[in-house]
Amino acid sequence: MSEQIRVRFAPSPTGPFHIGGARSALFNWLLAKKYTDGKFVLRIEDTDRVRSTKESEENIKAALKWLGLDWNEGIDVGGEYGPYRQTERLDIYKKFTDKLIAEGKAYYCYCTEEEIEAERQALRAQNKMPLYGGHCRNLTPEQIAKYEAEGRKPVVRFRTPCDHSVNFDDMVRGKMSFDSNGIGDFVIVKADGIPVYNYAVVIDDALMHITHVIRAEEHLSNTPRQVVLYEALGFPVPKFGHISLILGKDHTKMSKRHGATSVEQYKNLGYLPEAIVNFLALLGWAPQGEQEIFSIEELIKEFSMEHVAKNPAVFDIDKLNWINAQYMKKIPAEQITKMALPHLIAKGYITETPDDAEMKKLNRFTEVIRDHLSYAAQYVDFADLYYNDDFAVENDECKAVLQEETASEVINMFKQKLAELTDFTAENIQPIFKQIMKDFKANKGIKLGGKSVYMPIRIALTGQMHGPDLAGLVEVLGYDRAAKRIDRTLA
RNA sequence: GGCGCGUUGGUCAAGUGGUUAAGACACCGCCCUUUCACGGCGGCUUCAUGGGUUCGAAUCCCAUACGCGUCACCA
Repeated sequence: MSEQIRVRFAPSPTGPFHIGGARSALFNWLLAKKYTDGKFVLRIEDTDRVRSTKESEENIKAALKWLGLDWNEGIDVGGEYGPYRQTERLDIYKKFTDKLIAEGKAYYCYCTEEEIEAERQALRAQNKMPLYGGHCRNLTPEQIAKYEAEGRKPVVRFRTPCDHSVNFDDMVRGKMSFDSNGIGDFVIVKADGIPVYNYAVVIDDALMHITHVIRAEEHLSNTPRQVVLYEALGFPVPKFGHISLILGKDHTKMSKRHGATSVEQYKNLGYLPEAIVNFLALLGWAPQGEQEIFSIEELIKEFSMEHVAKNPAVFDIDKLNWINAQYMKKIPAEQITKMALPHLIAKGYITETPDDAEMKKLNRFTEVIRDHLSYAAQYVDFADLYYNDDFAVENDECKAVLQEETASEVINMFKQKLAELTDFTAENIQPIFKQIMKDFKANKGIKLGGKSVYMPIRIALTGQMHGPDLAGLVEVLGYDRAAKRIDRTLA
């Protein structure tokens, strides 16, 4: 028996790849990467034929790749335990089902869904657990023949052992113990011959030699069912680790109402994959020290299931934004511009095919505002600063600043000194502010504070009290546009 | 309703019988930059409740409350 760690991520391709799924994938991936011979397997659980789509599968794969979570085995890359798509493994499940039935560990059940539902309702009404009553547990050949003659299509149920304590040691939650009487004879193969999740997952994990199953907490209650199947099938039980759910701000499960929930959405908003990974890792796992920003290599080194939290975590977008901003500082302006481009186009700031000159100016503008951005889509909040010369000064505070005694004179001085500049760069523009202060002192004996200089000019140029570095902004605007803006405000 | 899991500040969280109960985000204030931001410094605010056990409990036990998961021919 080798010590090799084999983990897997096994999503259902039934929708956009959720951020919670990304965290499950990440934890598995990190565990595999910690060990030199660890393997991360990607399996697609598409037994729900109605909801599974090829688009979702592609979306999941693209998202995993974007996040940098590569897989050693699985769909597309193959491996010795394939196929890695459950609907392509039907014959495998069939073999085990036949075996279980032959051994009397499973049986055909001819009850209709209506009958089952009625039974459940009745049990629920008595405040009892809605388990299968076992009507078809011991059918005689005659009864079977009768049902077959009626054209009933049977499901296969697992004959769950009674009065059996199901135990397993959860990596996150510790020792778990369940009573098998609370499980009932559950369906393992549907009437159409497709196995249900709880069954297929056991066979696949066993056959693929998965050693550690890290998944979301919602599967914790399923685990006893799976453990009894492992036992019946004679497979070794892997180690389980049930990580808590990710909640929205209102402490309910993350959903559309909470904003972006899919990895793709975050990608499109201009978040960086490294930042998402960093953030997700910190959600439910705590490193030893006080470090917050981790490279992927550091994460691999530091990560440990022992420090995975039991309690659910609220998805804090502010923290994600902060982490993303940290990563944004390290990338070139061109990359930020590129990520912002689709948003600028969508808002009509630029055409679909900006020329080189425009891109160059835009990149310069990016350098001016980049410190204010947490993620690239926020770029549009600053785009007006650059593209909109016809802004209006609406804020009362701004108007008040412009009413100050020295305001218009300061602004005009600024414009004049700008005009005298031969080399229109931020470097040359910056000293002008001090010049103005000096001039005021010399000519009028008025000592101006920085605020009385910068604010009127800022408002004259942007209509706002807050914003990026003024000298840089003026540089990208160029003299003509800056002068035009000043004239408009003063008019 | 049964079963299961959880509960340290607004949020992420460290903590495993004796700590001034870390740190981060957010918020507020100050400093820096004579603007804005970045950055630096500081503040705010926490052991769900009630009982035990113990010299001593956020830490152990039991109840209660609240939240969540699950009880599918979904995964």
